[in-house]
Amino acid sequence: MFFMITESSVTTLSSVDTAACCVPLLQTPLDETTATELAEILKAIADPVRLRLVSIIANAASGEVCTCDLPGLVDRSQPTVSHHLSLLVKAGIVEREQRGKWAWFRLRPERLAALAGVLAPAT
Amino acid sequence: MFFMITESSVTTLSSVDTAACCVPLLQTPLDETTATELAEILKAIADPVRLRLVSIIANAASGEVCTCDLPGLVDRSQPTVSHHLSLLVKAGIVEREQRGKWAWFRLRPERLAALAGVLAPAT
DNA sequence: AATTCATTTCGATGATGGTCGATACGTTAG
DNA sequence: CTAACGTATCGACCATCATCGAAATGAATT
Repeated sequence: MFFMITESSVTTLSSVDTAACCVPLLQTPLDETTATELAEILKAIADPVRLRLVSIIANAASGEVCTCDLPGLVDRSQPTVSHHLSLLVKAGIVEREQRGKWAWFRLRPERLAALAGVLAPAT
Repeated sequence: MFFMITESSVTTLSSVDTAACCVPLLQTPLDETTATELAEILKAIADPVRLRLVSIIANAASGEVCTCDLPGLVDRSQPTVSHHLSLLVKAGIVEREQRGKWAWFRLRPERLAALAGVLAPAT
């Protein structure tokens, strides 16, 4: 049940992975559908709460964070945090793992790197 | 009148420029205000129309594009395009230059690179 | 200065999104 | 099996946003 990948996340993934290697934003005018796909992923991190969640997960000493701690850390209700986390998972930015009673979240740095690659050619 | 920089763009700029060098997203847990500033800039490109506008401007042979051509290229009304362009300018992603009767837009690649640097350390 | 044309601003509308309380689901412990 | 607890879903509400037509602003030409 680990590393569960949903249908939607796969489709969104592809456009970014392609992007990562070819930097389409600066190389080719995007068509509407490609732009919509890319925008959807960008929207996933274009939110204060989700940015903080990502940064909290990224900075966790163990590399992963238990959901149970997050509502307190970002000062939002449990349903709200759950909602944001599911968006991040759907966008492929974080990974969810059910371990016993708790859910743990890990970052997918390669996905963030891919997104960065879309915005600017390798620095 | 070239390179006009508004108050808001300066404040938003600072957070990203700092970000570009220090990669705070992966180094420090973001506080709410920093996250909000960063999210605002990300939201500026997290839209299909604005992504296409950026990519069109980036791919212009001359490096700049006249507003007059854009409504047709992205299939939106002229006021809508104007709205999106002003958001991009406010976020510091593109630059506006009034030349005679027309307005011309140029990309600010260093700003996109800064954003990319926030998402992932130098690749 | 008056006209013309490009662009922004205004006002309105429909859609999307963040938020939370309540509830349902699923897993573990007893 | 059942109780207890962590997490996701549901329903609702309010805020934000994309969009466009209409009107206002601004620049250049005559």
